[in-house]
Amino acid sequence: MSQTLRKPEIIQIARREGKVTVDGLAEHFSVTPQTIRRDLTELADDGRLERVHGGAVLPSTTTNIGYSERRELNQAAKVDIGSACAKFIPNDCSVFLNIGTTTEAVAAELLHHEGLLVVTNNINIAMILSQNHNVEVIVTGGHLRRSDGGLVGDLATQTIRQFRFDYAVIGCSALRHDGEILDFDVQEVGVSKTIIQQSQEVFLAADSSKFGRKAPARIASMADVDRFITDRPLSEQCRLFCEKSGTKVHYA
Amino acid sequence: MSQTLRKPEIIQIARREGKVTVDGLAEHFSVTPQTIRRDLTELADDGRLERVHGGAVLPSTTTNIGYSERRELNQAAKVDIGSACAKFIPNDCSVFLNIGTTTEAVAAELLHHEGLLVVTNNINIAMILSQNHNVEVIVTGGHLRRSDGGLVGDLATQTIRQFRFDYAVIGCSALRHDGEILDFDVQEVGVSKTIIQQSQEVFLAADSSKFGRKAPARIASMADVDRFITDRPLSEQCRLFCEKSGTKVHYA
DNA sequence: AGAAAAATGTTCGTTATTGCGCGTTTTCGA
DNA sequence: TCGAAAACGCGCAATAACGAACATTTTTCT
Repeated sequence: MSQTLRKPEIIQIARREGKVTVDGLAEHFSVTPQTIRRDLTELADDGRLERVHGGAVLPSTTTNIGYSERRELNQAAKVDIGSACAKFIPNDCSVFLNIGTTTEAVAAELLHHEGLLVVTNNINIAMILSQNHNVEVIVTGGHLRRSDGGLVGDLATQTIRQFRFDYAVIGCSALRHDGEILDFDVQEVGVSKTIIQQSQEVFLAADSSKFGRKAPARIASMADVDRFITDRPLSEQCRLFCEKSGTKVHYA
Repeated sequence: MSQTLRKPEIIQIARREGKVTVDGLAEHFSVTPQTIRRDLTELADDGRLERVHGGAVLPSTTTNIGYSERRELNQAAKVDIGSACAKFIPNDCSVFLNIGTTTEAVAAELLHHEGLLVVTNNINIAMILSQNHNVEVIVTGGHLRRSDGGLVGDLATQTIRQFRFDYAVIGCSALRHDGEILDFDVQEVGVSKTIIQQSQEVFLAADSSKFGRKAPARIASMADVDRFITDRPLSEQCRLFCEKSGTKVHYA
């Protein structure tokens, strides 16, 4: 199969807009409509798009749009955070990665570590890490949450209790200025709490879009976290809280 | 700057932008395009990027080539078997699907059932069924087997023991003429045995390519199976064995 | 410091991609 | 239902990108 630089971006636009037009893409990429037609034909042959007269649309079987959009949100920051976070994780140790697009970025950066035992309750992370043959991947059981590929519920916590981790990387939905770490899903909170109990060293990975947001369920306090990796300076109040509780803050 | 420093940065840029261009990188690092081409070629050889004319893109997240090839093997038969098998499964019941390309075909056919509780130790099946909002999907824990996305080992059997299934669909690697059901992986055999114990009604889904093949580990005998769904007539010996033990045989 | 090894730059023949022209198919309105 | 206009696909030529071989520079090891 031939690839071009344009194809990934075409898919991305299709995901965002729901459809693409030949003329629109031709103008966007500054190429002739013929070239776009060729691209679309090949993408359709690969089953990544569905061809229609004048353009193309997403195939009907395509997965959750909301999630893939969210994944692209603040992507640059997530890559940087993932990269910084991975630097704190040595080879030959056990690591837990939980749900979240930021933790997925961490997983991508762990692709070239060696001798890791990674446990995760995120199917996407399992898929990403299955490409690294030097990492053993264990998936927790649990109810599959469609929105983000997470495995939650009692089965997940049950599995986690059977392990002790050298490092845990957790994400969150929101982060209050007083140092409280919050999530939207009560079930996921149970998982996160268990992880913190079972881990030697806990990293919180969250980009700045989480600052000052609101979410209903409390995971933990910043005081329970050993390192916090983010992309932008946090509020004065939060910074002081971290300092007082001994949480190290790192900017990617 | 030496090559060792350039490569990680190329990856990082690729992750952030989704793509890189030869000219863009050449300018960024102040080296000739030829040098960048060498870098990209090596990164592509390592599987860290995918080379395209004019640059490179992130590798497509599609799984394992060997696996997807195997999946296409005898695909028509598998779809037929999957479809036939799904007809025996009513709405509103609990079902287990285990590892195997044939069971994946069954999963695809279950996309329009309603009120199902599906438990699986196959990540691919979880992904397939996550498209059906009328099905609750539970994934067992376990060691991730890269070759086929299966979850195996003690964690998997542990999870399975916590459920009772109305129906179980199992696959196999080989099927002897004397009615013995075999698999290549000893760990998976443990899972399959547990499934049979916990299920009211057991379906074996296997296409004719499995007939008379050899595999090292014994899962069960055909007598332990309630229905066997396949695509072609089986050997006289096997047919008689099924008849005697009350196993119904269906041809898709 | 000097030699070997690795990395980079340069040149050139080969290959892949793009754009254009043109006949065919599809869409849409009367 | 029919016809015009847009969209489509195919073949061909121009062009940009590619990779191999060799020269040159930088790094590394003794």
